[in-house]
Amino acid sequence: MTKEAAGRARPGRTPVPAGRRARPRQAEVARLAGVSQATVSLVLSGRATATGRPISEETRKKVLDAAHSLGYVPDPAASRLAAARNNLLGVYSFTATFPTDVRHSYYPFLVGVEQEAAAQGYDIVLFTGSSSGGAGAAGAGALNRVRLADGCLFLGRHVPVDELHRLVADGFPVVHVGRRDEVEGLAWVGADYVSAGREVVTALTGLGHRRILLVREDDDAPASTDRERGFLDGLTASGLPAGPNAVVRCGDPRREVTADRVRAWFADGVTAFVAEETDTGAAWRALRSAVAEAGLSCPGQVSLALLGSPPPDLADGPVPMGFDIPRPALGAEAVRLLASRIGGGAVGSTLVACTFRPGATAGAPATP
Amino acid sequence: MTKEAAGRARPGRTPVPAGRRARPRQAEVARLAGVSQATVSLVLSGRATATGRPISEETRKKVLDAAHSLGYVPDPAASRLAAARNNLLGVYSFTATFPTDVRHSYYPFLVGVEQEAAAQGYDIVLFTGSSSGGAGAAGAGALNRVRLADGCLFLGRHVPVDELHRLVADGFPVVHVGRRDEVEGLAWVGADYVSAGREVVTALTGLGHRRILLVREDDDAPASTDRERGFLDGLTASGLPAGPNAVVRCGDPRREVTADRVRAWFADGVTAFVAEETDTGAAWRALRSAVAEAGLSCPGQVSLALLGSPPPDLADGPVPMGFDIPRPALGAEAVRLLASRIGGGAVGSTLVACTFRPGATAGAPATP
DNA sequence: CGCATTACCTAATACGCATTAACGAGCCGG
DNA sequence: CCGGCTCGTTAATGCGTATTAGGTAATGCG
Repeated sequence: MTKEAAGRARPGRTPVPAGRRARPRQAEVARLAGVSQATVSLVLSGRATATGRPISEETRKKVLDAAHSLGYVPDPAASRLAAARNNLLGVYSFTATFPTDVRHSYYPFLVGVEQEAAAQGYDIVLFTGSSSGGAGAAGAGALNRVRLADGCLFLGRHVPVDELHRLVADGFPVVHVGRRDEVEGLAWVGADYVSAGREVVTALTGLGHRRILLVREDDDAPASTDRERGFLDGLTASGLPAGPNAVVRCGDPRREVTADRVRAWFADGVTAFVAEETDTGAAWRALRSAVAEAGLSCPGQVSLALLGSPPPDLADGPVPMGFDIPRPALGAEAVRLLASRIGGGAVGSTLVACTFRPGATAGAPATP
Repeated sequence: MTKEAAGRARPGRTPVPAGRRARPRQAEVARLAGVSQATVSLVLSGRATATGRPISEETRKKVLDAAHSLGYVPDPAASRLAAARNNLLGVYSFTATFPTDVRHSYYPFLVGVEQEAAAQGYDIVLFTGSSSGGAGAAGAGALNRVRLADGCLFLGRHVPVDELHRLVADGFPVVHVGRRDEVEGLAWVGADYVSAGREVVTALTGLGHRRILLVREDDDAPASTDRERGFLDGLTASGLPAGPNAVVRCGDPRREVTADRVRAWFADGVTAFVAEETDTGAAWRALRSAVAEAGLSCPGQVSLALLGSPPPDLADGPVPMGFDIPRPALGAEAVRLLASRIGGGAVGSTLVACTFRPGATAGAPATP
């Protein structure tokens, strides 16, 4: 089964494109230096000494001189092929990574991702759910495209679980940004919404509030569930009832959280409202404008808090009490975890703490 | 000299890393489909029919099914090494692509780049200039990593000209976003500041202004030079003198454009001021506050215009007359040009038109 | 002086994909 | 019924670099 037939056929492409080669290869450096290609590789990669394979100073110098005089630059394709590693780290988001409309993109995560990836020696490949690029087709196997990278980060609230599971099951290194437990074996880094939510509620009860309402959207993403969980924990911890009527869940906050309803809640004794942060910020927007429209002053009559950060277009308003999600840190942590997985590390998931933000929308409740 | 020694030594790395491979190869697809690796390549690359080497419909289907069920994706490094495309499009920026300081971000360009790249079937690889990792080390060979992709876009004011030139000279497809003439053979896409500047001036003279002053910074970037050129063209086209005293060039606008000077210019008959846009927006800031401080109303007494877009932190002020740089369009155009170069197209550079913005800072001059 | 070390290098792979010469199988025409 | 087709597929390369088993002097040791 060995190459006894060698020398018979000579396929492949033309050996040399007529004129002088554009780029020198290690083989040419080797010829000029009077050594073998392997030696050139050893010298240039610096691996020689590292692996206990000594190279004489004289040879090293000859090789370096030759390489320099020929202007040798390594071909990254060949390096990566030989090393069986592309040093490519995928980032998959289910919407365009750079959206035109919603400024609320994944940008803050990417700040951390880019930085940490660079630090770890990876370049980033951007995959978006919308794009049909690459060799893979769209639709069913859309996620498969990411396999060209050494590993991949996933961003987004709504993920095709089956496909993701398939990747994980195949042993492809994957890390999800955001908690996600329903996919078995999936590593993730998430923000600790439970603790952060609890802290916000505790701050409000500390101010004296006894009736607090959470306005959330009708979405079962873990991020929403955790926030509610933290909210309820906070109530319980403060000795308040954490019943279902402490939470308003609405499909369309704009329509369901009206000035009238806010007025009614206020009349009923509610002195503080808490909204969850989502992609669109719908809950917070609705709450904010309903309170204003109802003619209630904040924080004079009612206190408001936001479980997250306000959407950028509302940045000029008063800073809401709430917490900040350390998105760049999350992104960086995700990269670290992914790099570890690529290197064969275990599947540890991580929770990152959020930082409490006192803000200017909460005060002691009015005492009529 | 043939391989008669084969079978003796068996170096290379371990054939299979214990468990099942994460990434399927063509060979595995072939095994599953019951054909040879070559057939898989022929089918998947679509080159079969093109090269007059027909594949039966049955075989094609078997192969596609197998590839799909394995989640096969071609290895970009291997494709590239084998002198083929990998549908990766590099984006290299000389600073972080996602800076914490949003002001200098390339975000608006990337919106267009991402969209057009997706439309053309490319995935995007982000090569971060600051990265010291990857195959290439920092400094000398930093740009070399981009050779893994089919072509690369470059963004940034400060470019290592030598390295870039090397890429261009080697025939690697490169497009620079922003005009850049000092690198020979480099293709670029830029904004047409000359026409846009002329249009702004024409709008002002159309309103009746006869004495217009350009405030620019002391910087010889093409973007600045072109704006001045357009400004002067506009004056000439309106039959006004385009002498050097129509332009104020200052190293530190904050200090050189004062309320006193503005008052003096106004007394001298200047009814309209034009500032250039730069990274910092220094000229515009200085002009804006000097006019306000001088107690001159705008657009009542003096008209203002900005050759570009206002810095984000001034976004809430009145919209200045001027023009908008179509950054997403520029990004998209750059991708189109790059795709064409990858396909063997010529090195055409392109100017993209800016859109005039009437704004609210310009009106007819007062007639005392 | 003979054998074990050491110090340096080279030969011979493999990496995954694209390409092409060659081969086997049907199909005609003579 | 056989040479010459066409059609479909495979075997055997090459791309440029990394890796590792071996080989060969030079040196050490008893």
